[in-house]
Amino acid sequence: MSLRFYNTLTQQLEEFKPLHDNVVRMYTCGPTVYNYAHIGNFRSFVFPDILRRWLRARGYTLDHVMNITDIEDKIIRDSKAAGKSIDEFTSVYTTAFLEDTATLRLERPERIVPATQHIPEMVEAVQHLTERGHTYVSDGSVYYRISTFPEYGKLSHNDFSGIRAGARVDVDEYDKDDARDFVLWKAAKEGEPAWDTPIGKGRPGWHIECSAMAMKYLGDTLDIHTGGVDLTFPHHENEIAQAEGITGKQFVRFWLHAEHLSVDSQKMSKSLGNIYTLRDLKERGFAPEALRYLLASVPYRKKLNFTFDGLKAAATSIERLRNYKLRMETDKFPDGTNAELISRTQAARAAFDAALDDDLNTAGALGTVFEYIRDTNTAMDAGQFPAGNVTDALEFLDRFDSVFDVLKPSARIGGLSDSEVDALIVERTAAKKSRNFGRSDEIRAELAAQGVILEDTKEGVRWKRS
RNA sequence: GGCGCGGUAGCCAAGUGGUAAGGCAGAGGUCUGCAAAACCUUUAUUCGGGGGUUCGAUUCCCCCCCGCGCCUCCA
Repeated sequence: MSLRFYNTLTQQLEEFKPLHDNVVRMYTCGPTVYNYAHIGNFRSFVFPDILRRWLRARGYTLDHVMNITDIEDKIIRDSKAAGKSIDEFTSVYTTAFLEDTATLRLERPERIVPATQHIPEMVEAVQHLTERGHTYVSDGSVYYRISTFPEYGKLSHNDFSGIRAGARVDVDEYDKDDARDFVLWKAAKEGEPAWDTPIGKGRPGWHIECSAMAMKYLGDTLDIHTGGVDLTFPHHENEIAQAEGITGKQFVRFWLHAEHLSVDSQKMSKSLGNIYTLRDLKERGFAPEALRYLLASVPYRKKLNFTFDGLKAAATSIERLRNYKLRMETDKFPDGTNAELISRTQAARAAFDAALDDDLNTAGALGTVFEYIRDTNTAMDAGQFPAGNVTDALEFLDRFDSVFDVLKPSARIGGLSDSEVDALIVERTAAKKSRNFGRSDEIRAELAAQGVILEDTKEGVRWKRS
């Protein structure tokens, strides 16, 4: 079966192939940097990471752009409150965001582009829209006249014909002709940052930045555009109106939207106090891989309910995977090769690939991995797993980890060096030999306190960092 | 009201017109000085409820109930 994704635009599972060559041109709506990103945000970013990795596994090259929204109402409000310049204010959160994404092992898109460095492109986009009769000016601000774009609503599948000009539009601070119209360029206000441009002094509306930057780097038609479901309307709908209003060509072939994450079955909100950041989870002693695993394990189009029990379960699952790899790397296996096991590995890998090909069914893919692990563990226990099969098994595990990326433990600060650990193990083995179990258990506990777990096996002591 | 998503064991969750993957947790067992790891057995006669189509439906159709999201800023 071929690679296919669910396209919000067509509401169907569609076979995916890039428009040109082997390169996937992809855009992801990035963060607005007015605070630390929370785990819900990261779900929306783990998804394109898994997508990237799988596209690459399928032989494609990526040209992936993600924006940083560093000029916007909340930023202006909060930076003022903090008594900082916009740049001072946003740079803190931009840096934190990039740190967090690295901690979560999210691959860097080929380009990360800040909005404030693309003002000329946005102005130009607005000018093009004006040339094509899609805009009007009100109180010095430029608006998109949606009635000039009949296809408006095609992404969110909303029929807007009911709310037309003349309908009483809310008491908005802006003077719009039609409820659907949105601002492209906001006229400068006292005390707010503004750029002096041919379309007036002001700043860009939120929606124009994505269209302008996406088209600048990726051309008129993108293969994939990702974002959280909440962005479908109005943001992505507006992106389409802007881009297609300018080019007359299809802006995006595949719209992929990540479902939201809730916490204890509730929406994250300040009033509920259930907004967690990556930093919060680390303070509670959770490894970042656990969050990465949890966020990746539920297919991206399914709502994910975050709980600490779920996070613990994710951490335990990772342990199982790591134990398996460790066993594969350290156990002694009988000579020879088991042909049946080779075909078993091939079947597992095919099932793994098929699951991810199917709209990134990560839960299904994980199922194939664990099934395979149980089967081969059983074979090992029975002494029927020969040395000649190890490479094969490890390759499958590598393929898994090239997408999920959770096997390598995150570096710990401090702790014992390998040689210190080895020295204590030697001492403990001697104590055990003389049946001084008091001392040997003491050493095991000491090491455990340092995050080192011992396992006594037939071949001797095996250890790992927790 | 409009649009959309979902309701599968204690929790997370895959899935197909042919009789329920996987993970976590629980219980019992094997192994072990004890652990750990691993394995075995066990945990949904049943997939929100009711109709219908069918030889057969969790999977298709209809109705209903429940939860959630978007329709204003939001990943």
